[in-house]
Amino acid sequence: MAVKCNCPGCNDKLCLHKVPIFSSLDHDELVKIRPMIHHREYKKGDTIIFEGDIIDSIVIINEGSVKAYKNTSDGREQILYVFSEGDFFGEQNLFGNQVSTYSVEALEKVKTCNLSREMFQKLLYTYPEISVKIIDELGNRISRLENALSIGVRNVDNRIGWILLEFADKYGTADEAGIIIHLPFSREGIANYLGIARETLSRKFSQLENEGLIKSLNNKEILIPDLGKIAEIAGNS
Amino acid sequence: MAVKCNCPGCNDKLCLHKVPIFSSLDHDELVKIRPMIHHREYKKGDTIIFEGDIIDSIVIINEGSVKAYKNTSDGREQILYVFSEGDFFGEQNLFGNQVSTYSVEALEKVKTCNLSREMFQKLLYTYPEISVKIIDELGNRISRLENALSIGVRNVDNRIGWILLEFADKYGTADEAGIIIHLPFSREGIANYLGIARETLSRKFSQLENEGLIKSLNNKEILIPDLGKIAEIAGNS
DNA sequence: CGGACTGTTGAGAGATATCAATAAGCGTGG
DNA sequence: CCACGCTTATTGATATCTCTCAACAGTCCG
Repeated sequence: MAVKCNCPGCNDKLCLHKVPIFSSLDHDELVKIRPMIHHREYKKGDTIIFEGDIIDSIVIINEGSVKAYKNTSDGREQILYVFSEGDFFGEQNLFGNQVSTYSVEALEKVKTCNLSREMFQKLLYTYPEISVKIIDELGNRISRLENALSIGVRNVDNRIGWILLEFADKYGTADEAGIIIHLPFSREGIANYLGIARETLSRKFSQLENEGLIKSLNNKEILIPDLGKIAEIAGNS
Repeated sequence: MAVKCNCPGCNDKLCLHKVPIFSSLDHDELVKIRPMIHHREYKKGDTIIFEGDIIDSIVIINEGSVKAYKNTSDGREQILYVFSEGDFFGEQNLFGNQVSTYSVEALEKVKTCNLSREMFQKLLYTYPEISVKIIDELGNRISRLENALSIGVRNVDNRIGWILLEFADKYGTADEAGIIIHLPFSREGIANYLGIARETLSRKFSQLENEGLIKSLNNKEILIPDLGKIAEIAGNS
């Protein structure tokens, strides 16, 4: 995903190169935008934004990954997204409501590029292609949420299959024995992503392992011998 | 929501006036866009788009309302949205994937304005403010879906409260006894919206009625004496 | 007025949450 | 490098909730 920049005068701080939404801009344009960007750095466990905070800038992840989550009224932590290099958040808050609808926490060391509300809006008017990219990405997020909603409201098994597919796609590496998923977080995190109890996830995973559909290599890695069978569980059409 | 157009030469077919995403354009610009629009009409029960269909245009609702839903792998119908006058759909399919991720069915007589993929994209480049409006609206939809997901994955009571609030906001009229909601669809429809069994909804509604929190006037109207108490049920923070 | 669809209510089955106990991993400091 | 303690994960037993099946009531429409 990271685009190597070999142009003169461009150091690794020019994170804009990594960001898909700016990919249509040429180097000169990026250089113009550069001074508008503020850089931030966080360590694992830091909270970047609290739900309810006022946000005045869009945040683009330059390095590392974060989780975005809501604290529900029954005391759970519902994870909505895992964002990593090149992803952005805070865009909902650039127009009407300026209050963040979720908290964001660093899952590892994270570097961000922050672009103020005003600057970002100005960019959208100057470079319509940025808007188009954003609309595209928001459309993808919407599709994903719609899927999660329609799958997840009832059937837990489907939802587990679905999340395994998502993880395989984002964090999987091919191996001779199948696909190895490097999980972005612990079992508890996965349970919070799925909105189920930690214990239930444990049971389901044990069951899947007994059936040979997954193999738990360690707490952060899972081997999937046959992705097709997982897709069946997910009820993929 | 409907904007009265009193300019000369503008008949009621100039639906663009009703559409928030075009609200920043002046009359001359709208007139230019007008020839690009194709009009369609549907009657109650008509399916406007089937999940899986190839979509090549964005659809803006000029009159009436529709439901957008997915058929889940376990045979349910999961309703995702109710769109009405001024709302649009099909925008996810204008870039990458051209296949509709949901079906859309008319809940009553519906008139639409259809704008082709190519024309729509051209508009976005010509009028950046349209993109900004769309990003804003997509942000709202995302927030709503995130809410539905975090509320709904587990707690059914919260979800019922939440949907009552949504309905009160969209379809409610103030009355001396409280807020009267004119439901967009049947109990079965509401159950499909919530992703629960029809019978469960019945029971929950009976319970709420016993507690005096709602009053079922008839199958299409509900009275809410105290919205605050419903908000409590929704677990609103 | 009758039929079909929609809504309500009851009883039992199935699934997941919760509580509790045990086991396994992880980091820290000796 | 190992031992200790703390956190995370697994497994078991029970409780709670929602679904499903079934019967009945109500409503809409021809």
